[in-house]
Amino acid sequence: MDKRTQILIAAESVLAERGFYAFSMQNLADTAGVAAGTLYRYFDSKEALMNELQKFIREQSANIILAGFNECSTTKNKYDLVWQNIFDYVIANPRRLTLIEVLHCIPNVDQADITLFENEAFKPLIFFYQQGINTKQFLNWQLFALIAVSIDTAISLAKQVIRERVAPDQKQLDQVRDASWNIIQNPHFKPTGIIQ
Amino acid sequence: MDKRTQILIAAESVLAERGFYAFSMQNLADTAGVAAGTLYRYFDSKEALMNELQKFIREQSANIILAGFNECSTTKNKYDLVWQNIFDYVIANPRRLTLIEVLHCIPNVDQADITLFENEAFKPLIFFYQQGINTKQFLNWQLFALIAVSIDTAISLAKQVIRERVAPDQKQLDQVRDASWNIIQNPHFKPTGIIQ
DNA sequence: TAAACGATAATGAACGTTCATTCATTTTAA
DNA sequence: TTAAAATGAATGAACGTTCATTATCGTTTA
Repeated sequence: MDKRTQILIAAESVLAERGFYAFSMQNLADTAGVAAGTLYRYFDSKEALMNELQKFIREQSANIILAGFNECSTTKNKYDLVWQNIFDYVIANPRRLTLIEVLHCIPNVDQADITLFENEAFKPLIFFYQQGINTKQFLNWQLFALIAVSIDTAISLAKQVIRERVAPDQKQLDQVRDASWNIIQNPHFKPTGIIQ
Repeated sequence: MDKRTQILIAAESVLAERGFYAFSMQNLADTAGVAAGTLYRYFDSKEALMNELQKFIREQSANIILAGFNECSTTKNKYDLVWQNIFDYVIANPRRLTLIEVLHCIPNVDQADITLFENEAFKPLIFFYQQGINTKQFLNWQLFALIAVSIDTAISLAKQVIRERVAPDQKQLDQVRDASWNIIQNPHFKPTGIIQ
């Protein structure tokens, strides 16, 4: 593994273990197994490092969440896969969501740049929703409004699980997932006969 | 206003304006209009201050979100009010949600204690959901699973708005809200005739 | 083949700054 | 007059960053 990646991984682990206040470049260097000065060969500053970390995490997240997406045959299969991927991912990486949010709120970071980056990473999912709208299978809402009430429920539910306020079994998970699927369906949709 | 509250309000404003890394006790003291030493009359340490800030914000949030709740006559009215309150609140305080998440992730904080505190603050809302379950008006799901797919959509949507990925008008807002309401309704529910 | 070389990578002590916290002193208010 | 509240300079620790030095390694030279 190249050293840059090694440092980024260490950075996330330090943030997860010690929090945002206790994070220091010296600590990061120790954890990454490099000298403090070495950090500055790969990153201009602490702030720059945080920005790079943000992109790194977002890209990795997108890859994990969309894993297997193109292999799914039907629209519903795709949805089920992504919903479950997101749920599993948030559960498996409980701190990551917060980390993303925090990194997203650091001053002097070009938010638009990050959003652009994220839209690129999640392109297949956005295309999926756009197609659902175009074919009138989904409600004729703005795309991210659809997302907010459907796939985002995987995040909301996972968060509640992490806080130990709910402990759903797989059957309950399927129920929530299907309910979130149904909510965005256009009631007047007539399938064309082609596999949806 | 008592000095303690004055300091907490200043603390949030410093966090919002300068971010988590630039936050310092000296800066807080200046913003609050007190001397640095005064902070330590009201809070044991920086960490303790952050914990208190967390509780302060959560309590205030609950009050705002539940404002007018008891004055609503029907179940749907209550839901609409809270959904809109949450949406408006997130839009009006875009940093606050992140702040809550970050404060929630500071090490050495008793998470269970915070959750307990929050459950107390949001008691009326939790009671509202529990009653919906008991009367079979809502689906027979675990309470926080219901929350994740219904009222949490107000948060999800507001977040998308903040990121400028969607710009809903009131009509669209109503649609989303009603969809999130419908999703948790028990299809076999028979109203008793009493006002719901 | 081995030695010499240059370029790139890595080091960690040192620097100036800023941090959270303390406490002797002063101000406030009853 | 007195106790409580507030002050802000002082403190030592920790911070991000720098840079002279050292190590590494592929290429060239003898």
